[in-house]
Amino acid sequence: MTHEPHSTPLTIEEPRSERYNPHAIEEKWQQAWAKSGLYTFDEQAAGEKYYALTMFPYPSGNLHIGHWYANVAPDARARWLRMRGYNVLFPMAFDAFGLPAENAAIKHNINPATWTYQNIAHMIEQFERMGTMIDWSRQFATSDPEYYRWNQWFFIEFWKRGLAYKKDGLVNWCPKDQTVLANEQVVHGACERCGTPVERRNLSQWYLKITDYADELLDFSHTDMPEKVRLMQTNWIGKSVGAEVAFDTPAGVETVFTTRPDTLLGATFMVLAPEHPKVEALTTADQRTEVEAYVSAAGRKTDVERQQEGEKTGVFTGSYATHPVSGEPIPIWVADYVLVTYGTGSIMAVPAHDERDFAFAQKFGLPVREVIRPKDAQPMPDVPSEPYTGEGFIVNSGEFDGMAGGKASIATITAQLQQRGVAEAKTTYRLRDWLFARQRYWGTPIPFIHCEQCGAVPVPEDQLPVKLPETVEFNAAGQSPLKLNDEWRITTCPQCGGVAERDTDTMDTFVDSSWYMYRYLSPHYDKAPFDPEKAGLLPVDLYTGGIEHAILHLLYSRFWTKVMRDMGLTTQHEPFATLRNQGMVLGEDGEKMSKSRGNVVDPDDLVREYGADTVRTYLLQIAPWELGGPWNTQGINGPSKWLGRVWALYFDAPFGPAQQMSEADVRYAVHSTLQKVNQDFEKLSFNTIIGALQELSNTLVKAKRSHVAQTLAWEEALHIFNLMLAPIVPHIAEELWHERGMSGSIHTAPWPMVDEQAAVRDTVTIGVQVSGKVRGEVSISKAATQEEAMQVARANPDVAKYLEGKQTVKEVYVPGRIINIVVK
RNA sequence: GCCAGGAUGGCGGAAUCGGUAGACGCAGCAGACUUAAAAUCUGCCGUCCGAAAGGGCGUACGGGUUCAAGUCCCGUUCUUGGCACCA
Repeated sequence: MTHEPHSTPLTIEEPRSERYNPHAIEEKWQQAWAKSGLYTFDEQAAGEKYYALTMFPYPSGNLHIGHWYANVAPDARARWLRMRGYNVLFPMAFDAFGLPAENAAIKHNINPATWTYQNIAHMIEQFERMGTMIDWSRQFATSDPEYYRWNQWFFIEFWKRGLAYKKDGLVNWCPKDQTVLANEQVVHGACERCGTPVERRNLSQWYLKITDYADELLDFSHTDMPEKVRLMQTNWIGKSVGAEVAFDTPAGVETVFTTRPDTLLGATFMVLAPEHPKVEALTTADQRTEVEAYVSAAGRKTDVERQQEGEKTGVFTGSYATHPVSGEPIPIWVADYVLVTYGTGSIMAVPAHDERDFAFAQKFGLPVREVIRPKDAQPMPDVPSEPYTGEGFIVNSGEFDGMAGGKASIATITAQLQQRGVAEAKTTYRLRDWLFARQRYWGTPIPFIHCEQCGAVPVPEDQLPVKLPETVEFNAAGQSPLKLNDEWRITTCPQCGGVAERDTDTMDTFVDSSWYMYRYLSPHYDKAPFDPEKAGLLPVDLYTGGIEHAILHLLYSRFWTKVMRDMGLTTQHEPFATLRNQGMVLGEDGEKMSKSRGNVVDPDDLVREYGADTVRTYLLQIAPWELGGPWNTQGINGPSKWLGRVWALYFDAPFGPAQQMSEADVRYAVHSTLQKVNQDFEKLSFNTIIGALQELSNTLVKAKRSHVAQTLAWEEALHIFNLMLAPIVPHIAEELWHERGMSGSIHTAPWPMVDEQAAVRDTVTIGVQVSGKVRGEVSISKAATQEEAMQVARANPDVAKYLEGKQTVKEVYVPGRIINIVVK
């Protein structure tokens, strides 16, 4: 492909004398873009659709540097795609429900809605200063009644399908936030939001049946997610294949779950969780005082306290279970190392082959019975010093003796036990159902009405949304204002018309982010969550955000999409075709930015000082985007100075010593850079794009001082460089574009084509090694034969002196890469 | 403890398939311009020996494979993230 001369003048005829001043151009272009609707997405427009989405922010009131980091790179990439002819949807909204609004309401005596919508208005202004191509016409807040009415609609639909249910049970309770929490929101036994240790309470709560989808959520074949995220989700779901084994006890049959049915004969005692329902019935009169004391003490402890205890604790119930194979009696204990929430809440303890059971047996002097022995090993002593958890052969197990233990035999042994009716193959998950209700105000009201006659009755669809009351009062005890608001709470039953009560709980705010990517397709559609006619925009092609959402938000939204698919709302199996995570910008001290550490960098200040284009460039350059790294106050000088040099390249007279450069040199620099920039945008390798563009501008500064500056190659270079700047630094690129006499916006201009011929060089400089050490370099045609290459290499004086008097053992020639002459 | 990732100059980082390690940038040093400073421009900038030319060493550490290793293999140390009594 050859370079076509342009008809319009590409150089600036009357150079501007002033220096690069971002403040003189950025606001001007932002206003012009907004006014012309440059970034308004039109699904009718030409080009293949591309849906690029960045995780939407919570409207805290201030965009911090992390928001910039999360948005600038996807914005640059979306701009690049757009210039390449894609019809790119790049929207933004606000994840507006949540506790901070209530806390602000209590602290500053302001209505949560007022606080939220003020913050949103301010943050949109801040976003605009960033110079993004976000289509603000699609913006919404999840606290808009027209949004959350669909949360309510979904909830009722889920309920109709048996996926939403209310159940009594032990739940996580955060005493500070005064609400229950989902398992996913408890981190190391503490509230994910405020860090307060979580208490356990027995409450009746709404749940969503995410466990129905556990197996499907383990299947990532329809989505491209980073290995790390897949692993975290897989571990979270925690699938364990094993068996349930039935033991007779004085209180009836007790079934335990085990992943090691091959060690069944090694079970020397049974352990129940303190909350297990059979504990009371199994406790003998002798043991009652001790057991009751233990159980109530365990109940008072938080999970954190339980885990912090180094030593195992427990107490004997006084009862014995009958081993289903040996028929021997084994003692039944109660201990808090067994969790009531996992499996059946009881275990068969095999101390010989399990660390935890071993520790327990040792502390309480319980017998240890070896049933797995490594090949050619001596029998385990009666009082072993440690359990054996490795592979081996089954021993002391009657008919099973001699079989290989472990994974190999589990299926066989389970089948045999099943035949005898003592066991059953069983798969257990760590994943729990999603505890969905919250005892808070600023969220989606659960659309149910509780009637003494009819029970829980859904609010009829034509009465949705159930709106939050606008006037609210918060009391100091932190109780939900909905509970205290009789006017709102008391209503009539839709079924019998009698006096009834609204559900005063609101939904977990993770509901909002579970399906918002569908709402962007038709943000004001009022007949369904989204307009089915817009389904062609799905799925999200690239979703980006922080790794901190690897489990919570991503798992919930995957679940939601699968339910939507089963409801017939979408044909997608997954919400996101591709997911990528950016790293985090840290403070200069390498620590997470926080007000208390005093290491916060404020993007508004940076924009005031350097301009948005400089901040954008620096954030892209600072580190590989998926990694992130510490801020460096001096580092931002780099891009600031660079854009000054770019400006001078277009406007200033050449300065400095004259250079020898050919048109081919310049065209090679331009087209090979273009090629690299394309590849790196594809890979999301933004930092190397900046490097490549800076390298090119260095070359162009030199080219300007050579005769090339009078040629068409130079015109082309300035043109392509201008276009390549556009996705990264949209303001200065637009200014240069117009100064160069081009019409329209650069952001709708077509991305340049790579001239493949120009992007490669036939003559390259390659290193010459003698016995693996680089001794010189030669300039040689890529097409040179081995003989030609060797001849040139040997002729090089730096190389020749190492060859003198030596015998050549081997010659290696990799065209365009290396020559290696091995001598002895 | 288990699982996954990482370790390259003073600093952030670059290096398609194993093929001239340190691109690009920051900081630093020297010089030009300036009465001076800032800004800008030019040059130097891994380390050791050397006046230089040049050479030795060098990608956490110890081995190995290969004509050739930052890159592949084995082991070790440190480090980041996730999970953490999940039977």
